Amino acid sequence: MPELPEVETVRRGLLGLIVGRTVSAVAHDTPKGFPNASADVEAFLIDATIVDVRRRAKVLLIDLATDYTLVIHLKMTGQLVFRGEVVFGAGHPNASLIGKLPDRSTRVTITFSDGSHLYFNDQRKFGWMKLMPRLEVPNIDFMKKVGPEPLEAGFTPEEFAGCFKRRAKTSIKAALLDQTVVAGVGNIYADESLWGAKIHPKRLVGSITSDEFPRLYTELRAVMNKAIEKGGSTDKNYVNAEGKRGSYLDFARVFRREGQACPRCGTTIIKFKAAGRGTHICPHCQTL
DNA sequence: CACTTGACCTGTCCGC
DNA sequence: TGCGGACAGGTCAAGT
Repeated sequence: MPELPEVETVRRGLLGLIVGRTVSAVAHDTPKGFPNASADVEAFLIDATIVDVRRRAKVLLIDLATDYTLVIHLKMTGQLVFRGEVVFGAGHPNASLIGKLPDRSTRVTITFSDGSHLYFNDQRKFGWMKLMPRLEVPNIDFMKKVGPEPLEAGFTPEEFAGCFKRRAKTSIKAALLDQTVVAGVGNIYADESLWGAKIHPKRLVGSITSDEFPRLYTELRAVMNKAIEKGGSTDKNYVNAEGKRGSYLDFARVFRREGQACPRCGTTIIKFKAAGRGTHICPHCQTL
């Protein structure tokens, strides 16, 4: 479930793996994986050299020297995996860790002039890839509406609290998941940060106190930074640009830990539905 | 406009 | 063992 830390991990990996490489071929399955697919996709990609890999919220932006940008959203099960010339065969010790590509979830294959590949895999086909002029990227509806980057250096607790003003009557969890409030928060880090700040996910935004917002700000940033440090969270599908899993869930306090003891007070963690999502809390630390 | 729900997909797991 | 149904969750469209 790529959220901000997972997408950032992929971005950092790709930066070192694909910048400077030149596209020599591109293959894609259906317009779903490549919504603006046409003859132009090949025409604009082939011979283009990759110059940068950026991220905004959960969206990856691969900049080409041609002033075009590949805009990619991994949604829930998307992967962007680079393969150099070395491919581990079935008998290799790393074969099970790294899996052979392409596989049946591969939707787009980009081949570089040196024979390496970038695979866009997506089991559930919710993700997408688009090619557009770089100058048009900020005009995408999502880009116009999306909230501030929570990990940006100049982002203050006061600004964080201000982001929620519009959403006084909804639950704090729904507001956290709303990309127009703050960018990049998904289900895992919403649950983890609310536990850290000792806030019940169903509390209404309007009831969150001026002491609680800074706590949530601090917890959210700490949780996301730790997740980036651990290479993200792998539940089932997520892998980084080298095809490797992230380990944050080994350090998660409540997410997917229902039935286990709260690491703070020992109370049994419970799971229920909030904001339409599976939600994990410590019923002692987080109350309504 | 604010807010909630359903749709988009497919693989996995659970109960019968 | 097979099979139906619930579930997983990011975002958008459609609904209240």
